Amino acid sequence: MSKGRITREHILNVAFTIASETGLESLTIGVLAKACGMSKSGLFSHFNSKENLQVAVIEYAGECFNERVIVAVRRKQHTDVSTRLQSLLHHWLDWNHSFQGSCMFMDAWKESNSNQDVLQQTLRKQLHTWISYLEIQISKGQQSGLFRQDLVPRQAVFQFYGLYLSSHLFHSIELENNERALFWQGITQLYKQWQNTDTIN
Amino acid sequence: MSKGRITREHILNVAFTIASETGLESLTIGVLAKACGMSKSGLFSHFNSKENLQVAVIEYAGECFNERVIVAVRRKQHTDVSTRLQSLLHHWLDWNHSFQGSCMFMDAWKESNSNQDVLQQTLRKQLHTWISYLEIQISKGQQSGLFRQDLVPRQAVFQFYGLYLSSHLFHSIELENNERALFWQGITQLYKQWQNTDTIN
DNA sequence: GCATTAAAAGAACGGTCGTGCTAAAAGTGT
DNA sequence: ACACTTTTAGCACGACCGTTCTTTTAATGC
Repeated sequence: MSKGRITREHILNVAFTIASETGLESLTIGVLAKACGMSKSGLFSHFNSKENLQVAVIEYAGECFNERVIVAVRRKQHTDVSTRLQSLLHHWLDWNHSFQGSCMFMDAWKESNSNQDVLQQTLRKQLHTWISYLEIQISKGQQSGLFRQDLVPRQAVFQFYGLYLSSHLFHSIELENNERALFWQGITQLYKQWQNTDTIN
Repeated sequence: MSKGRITREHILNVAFTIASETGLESLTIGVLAKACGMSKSGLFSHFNSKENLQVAVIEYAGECFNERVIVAVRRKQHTDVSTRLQSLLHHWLDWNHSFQGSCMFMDAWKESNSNQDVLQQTLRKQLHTWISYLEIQISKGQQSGLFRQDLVPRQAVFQFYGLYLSSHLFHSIELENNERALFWQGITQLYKQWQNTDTIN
């Protein structure tokens, strides 16, 4: 790997850390350059625009998410859908809480203004991917007889995401210090409702 | 009312509109001054700092919220708790969608960085107030026999907020154009679970 | 080891930010 | 109508933003 690629990777790594701690907004080129121990222009030449940098960062974050959540769960080789789904939710929440109670994607989500914004599009794509993945997991749950047949996967993901966002919110406004309990309580209630009642084996 | 107060109110009104459309971030003093047709320094002297302006804006937004949601519902003088709660949720959602699919408070929520930030504190206070209000409504639902006794109000609000945030998210990433349907579907499911099973009158 | 290419630094730019200071222009009470 | 207070404008400041240029330094291929 060329020197350029190495430092580029290093920059993204640092950028990801900074954005995790203080938000994407605060990720200015000057700050990032200082954190990397290099000059503004030296850093800049790797991306040629602020927007490219931002896109690169959230793509980097996407890879991290994939690694820490999806791949991490896959490696566990859970046999049944139920525990795999549970594990997935666990890692999802952990991802959330690795950023002092904030999820980077949710942070970035409403940050960009215009809809034709490249950054916003990239972010949207990431979210779509994740949501689709969750939907598929729900579908598998249906096929395996775990969930009732008339459950709409998207509706289910909608509710999952709601609990996720709520735990995110309740944590950050310091209203609850046991928001995880509320999250799991909510999940339990959802499960109860989604349970397949055809085969009460 | 003195001239000063009048223009101050006008400024806040314009600021609220701008923040609704393009977010609190974009609400810079220069932009706001131009929108109000006055000079930067002239406007500035009303608040003496950016932070004071921001705080004033979200307090103004809080009053709007109160007016459009809480007071608006109270005026309808619903007799039973169930429809009042329903009406409350409706107005809540409408508030949300009055900002091209974004809720100002949720916008502002993660915007400020430090926790001792005055802005963040103000915002937190507003959210606490609203959440408490919702909790009380749930409690009243319990007292009137609508909801089961072992329902924990905070847990219920947690789930309400989840659906609210989800509809917010799903709308803004343009994954769903009928996120309201998903919201109400979620509410219906929650109600089913919370229903009092003691007195099936 | 040297020529070539890639990477980094340096300095400067126009712009906008929030914020003072001072002077002019209104508004206000009598 | 006049003195006084409040409100507004004008101007300048230092700081930081993203970006462009030129020059120096370092890595790379032969």
